[in-house]
Amino acid sequence: MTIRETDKAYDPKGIEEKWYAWWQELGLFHADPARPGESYTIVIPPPNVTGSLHMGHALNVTLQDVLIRYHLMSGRNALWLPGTDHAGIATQNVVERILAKDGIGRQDLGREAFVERVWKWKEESGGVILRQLKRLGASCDWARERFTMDEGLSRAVREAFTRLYRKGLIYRGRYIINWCPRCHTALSDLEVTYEETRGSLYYIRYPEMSGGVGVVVATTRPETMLGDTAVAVNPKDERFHGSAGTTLRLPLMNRPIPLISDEMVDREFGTGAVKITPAHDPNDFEVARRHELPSVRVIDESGRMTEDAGAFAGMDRAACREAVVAKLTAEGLLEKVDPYLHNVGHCYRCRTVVEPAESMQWFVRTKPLAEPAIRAVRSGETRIVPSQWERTYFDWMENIRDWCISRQIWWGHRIPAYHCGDCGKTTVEADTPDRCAFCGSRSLRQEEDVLDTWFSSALWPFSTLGWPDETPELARYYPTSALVTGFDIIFFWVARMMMMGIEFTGKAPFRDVVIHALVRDAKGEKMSKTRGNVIDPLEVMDRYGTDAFRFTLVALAAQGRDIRMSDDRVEGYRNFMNKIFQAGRFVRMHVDGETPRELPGELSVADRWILSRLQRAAEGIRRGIEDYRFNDAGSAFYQFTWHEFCDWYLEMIKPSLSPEADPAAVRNQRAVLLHAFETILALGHPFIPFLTEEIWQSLPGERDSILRHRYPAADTSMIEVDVEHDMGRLMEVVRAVRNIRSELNVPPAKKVEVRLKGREEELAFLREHEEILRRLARAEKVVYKGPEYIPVQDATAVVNDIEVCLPLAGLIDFDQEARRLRKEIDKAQAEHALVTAKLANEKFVASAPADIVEAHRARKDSLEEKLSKLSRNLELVTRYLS
RNA sequence: GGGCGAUUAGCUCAGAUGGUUAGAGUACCUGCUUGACAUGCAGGGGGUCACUGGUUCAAGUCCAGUAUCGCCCA
Repeated sequence: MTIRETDKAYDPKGIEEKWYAWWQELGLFHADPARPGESYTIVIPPPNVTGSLHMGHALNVTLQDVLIRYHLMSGRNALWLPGTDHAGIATQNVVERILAKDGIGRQDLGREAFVERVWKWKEESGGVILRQLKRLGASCDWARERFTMDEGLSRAVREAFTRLYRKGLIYRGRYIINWCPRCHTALSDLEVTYEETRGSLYYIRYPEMSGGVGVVVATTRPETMLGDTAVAVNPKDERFHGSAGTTLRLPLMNRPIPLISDEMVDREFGTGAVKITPAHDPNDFEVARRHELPSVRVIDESGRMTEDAGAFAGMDRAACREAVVAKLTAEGLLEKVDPYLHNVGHCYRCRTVVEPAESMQWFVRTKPLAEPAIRAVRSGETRIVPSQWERTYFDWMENIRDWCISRQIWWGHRIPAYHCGDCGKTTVEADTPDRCAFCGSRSLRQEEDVLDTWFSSALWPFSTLGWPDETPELARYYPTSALVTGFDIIFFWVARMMMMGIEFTGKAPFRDVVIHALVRDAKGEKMSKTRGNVIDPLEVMDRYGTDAFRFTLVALAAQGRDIRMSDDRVEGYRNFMNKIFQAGRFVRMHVDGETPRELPGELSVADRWILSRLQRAAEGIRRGIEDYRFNDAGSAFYQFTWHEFCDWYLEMIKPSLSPEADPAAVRNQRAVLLHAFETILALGHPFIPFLTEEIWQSLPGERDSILRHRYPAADTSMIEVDVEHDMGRLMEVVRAVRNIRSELNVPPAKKVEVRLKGREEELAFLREHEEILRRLARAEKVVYKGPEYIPVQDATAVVNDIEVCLPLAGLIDFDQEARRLRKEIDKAQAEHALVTAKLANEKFVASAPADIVEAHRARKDSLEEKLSKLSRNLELVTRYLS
């Protein structure tokens, strides 16, 4: 037996590792394409190899694990493919920082040695997060773990690159890209985050070469003026009518530049005249192309001023800004400086201000790839859940811009392009060519740049399954069933996988894309290291157990809403774990190896009731999971397990489990108890795998892992509406008695007599199951009274057509009872007024569906009945008022 | 500037396709060592569903607008 019977409360310590190891030993997570069953596939969003588990991963992984375990138990051939992403810039940064501690720069090592050093780091310290995923219980097929830089995936990258290049979907050229002067690389548009920054708008006068006053331009970046090659105004701007063509003198550099006119200029901005710096601004770059202006690069790759910056050469760009402003002021050319709030792009990896710069880069031509990706979602081949995200997807896809995929770093997939030393042409080959495809020369030099990490991630759903080879895995598990991810990488990742998946396999990579929310702190703020409000999932698991933590995430994972994580919530669900554990102890006390695990032929009314409710719970949970409404599934499980099974059912059946009960009945009762509880455990397994396995294994009988147990499907033939209705009424009567007892301060231990007044046919069910009622209401005896009974000196309540009377002569406080009855009457009257008003409305009666109208009528009748009984009883009580 | 989302009990949130009395959890109040469980049991109080107008027999739910907050894109 695995559970120490002396434990009072559930303590998850120790048991989680044990079961995880066992599951792996049994190979439960290993997917075999040869095995039968409809396939169900999820590829994990590969975390950065440098990463460690945060709340976002925890939520993401928990939801996927729920899906995988549910589908495994449902008989599917389920594969959850794990792995990590080489995170080019981030990983390179990590290793560079380590080297820097010893005063070593990567240039000192050279490319080859540096890359070797990164691999070494990866082997030693990378993938911490994968161990943490195991801690969470992730049922990944670890035998299939992949890494975006491993041999197979690297081959896929080269193959994909080559195919795209040959189709003309990859090209190389000089364009303005975002450059991070700290990471020393180009970035894609997505890798730049804009932050609102307080800056200044500088108004600088550019005099005419001929000595005229010239024009004043406004700029937020005065240092770039050193690279200006024109000033532009809008042709429709009357203020500058006829001035185009004038030659201006670029201050500080004193070189002549033309005043040109171009539609692009925003007349509202600044003075209406803008400086044109083709090498450092994307718009200016376009203008320069149209007007055939030269381009002067004044800021270098490290953010320092180049030789072309004249007197400012060698200065840092920030220092240069100050120097330029000072010099302009001295020359009297700085007209004014206004405070200005604007968005400044920062590198998403290191937060350095990015520098738009013209350079030679590789790009993916995205438009042709985006079109089929849009169609796949429009046609429903891929569904985005919740569907509101479709719009975000479409907006981005429809306005997509070419994707800069080259990076000037060392850690990554080196671009499979080879430049010829003789003819200068570029050969692109997946397998290293030994001669130039154009001139046959052997003088080939491989491209220095590596690819954007997201390029390899974009291939993840099929490269991990063996593409470009036609493997059994690819045939069996692709396209995948669901992709579960956060909205923050819809563009970075989801959109690109859609494009590449369709391009290379002809099929969209996912049936469903499930977008979940962000995990925030208790105050609703985004967790961040700088804010210092990060809650460490590992610490939460240490304190409350993994299951409690997982269940919290599931319970809070409502579609389209962020999750606020707090200890209070986890504690609440920790208590729920303990509740299940205690129920397990109870079950274990009453069942043994002899207890049949099948349902007996004869069922008590309590059994029929709980089994009926159980089918509904199972259906609710199934629907919740299938519709990705995880919180609905979680609360259906919680509600049923705690409030129906534990609170009512277990209390109802205690007598029929006692040694005094008939042995045959006890045997039957045990069987139903065991069956129902096993079903609960199986239903809960996808959410709380450790606890359910722990209890499962502690129950009598030979047991395989609960994960191999069939997921319970609702058996609608066991749903009995009549039994639910009758039991519902019995429970109402119990509540009524408890309410009276509590409100009138009858000591809980005090046994009372309960009188039930009503017509015989209404009382029959209660009479038949009086034992349940007596026990739950703590009644000494139950007496049945006909409609003629007058409850003098009784406390009373009305349940449908039955009056519940507690003869409390000598005990009863009549003032209190009168107050209690008045409260009931007020409530009933308020509702009666509403219902009556509705029924009085002819249009309602005429146009509402018949069943609705009928329900209102019935409600009105029963309220009137209730009111008359309550009023009469109030009258009776009033006689005794002091 | 464009778009998306949110606003429901003290707090955190559920409330497909409009339809009887708007639900949980938590917190709060009262009573209880009930032989599974005080990480518990029983009972209770607490809501002008942000605001204004509209559609409808009927609106928390649909439409329009306003306010506040948050996010994305430019």
